[in-house]
Amino acid sequence: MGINAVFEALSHPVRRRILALLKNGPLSAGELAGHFDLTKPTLSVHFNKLKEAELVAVERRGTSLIYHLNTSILEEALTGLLSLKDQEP
Amino acid sequence: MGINAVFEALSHPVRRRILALLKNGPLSAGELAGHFDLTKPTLSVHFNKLKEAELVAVERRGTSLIYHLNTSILEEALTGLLSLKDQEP
DNA sequence: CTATTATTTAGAAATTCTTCTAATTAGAGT
DNA sequence: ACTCTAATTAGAAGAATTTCTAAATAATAG
Repeated sequence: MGINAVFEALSHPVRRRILALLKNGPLSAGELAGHFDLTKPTLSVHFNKLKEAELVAVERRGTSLIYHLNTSILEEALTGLLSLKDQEP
Repeated sequence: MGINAVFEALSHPVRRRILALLKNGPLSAGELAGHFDLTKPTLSVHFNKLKEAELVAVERRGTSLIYHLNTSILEEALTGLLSLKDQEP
């Protein structure tokens, strides 16, 4: 958990693209999968890493699972990056 | 190369710590290695990933190799992260 | 309760990552 | 040229990642 999981989750282009898609609003697992040339199980693994990092949250609606972006954790990553650049001890 | 290598490089805690150490000024490979419980060859591999991502630059001084932080690439990563959060297409 | 739809979990193969020890390269000084 | 110091490259072992197919779970509809 923690900032480690966040940066690890951000390290894969597919996962960054998932976050970019969710930026415009929540999407179901199937809708997200439709944007990639990968199988649903593969996407499911990526969803799990984003969930572990708490970069996304899930909500069930009927038979669908809806993924939401968690912007507060993204901001944590931003803060972490800024701290590598700024003049703070 | 590119943003992909940058996020991949940022995904390991040792490499983020190296960047944090370089934030306060350039350091030699040996000085950097002194901050970790890892062998010098292991650190050398981490240096290489940071170099591939262009997050650091190297300069030789005598027998030492001096590593510098490249803040402009860090800013590229920041921009990339911001784009996942902001309302830009 | 069975069938359907949406998605996940399980298991396996290929690849990449992290780390080590041993050997090599590069520069400086004697 | 030889030696010392600084750091890297090479090779290998173990762990983790990415991806797939096949099977399982969960909720809804008839």
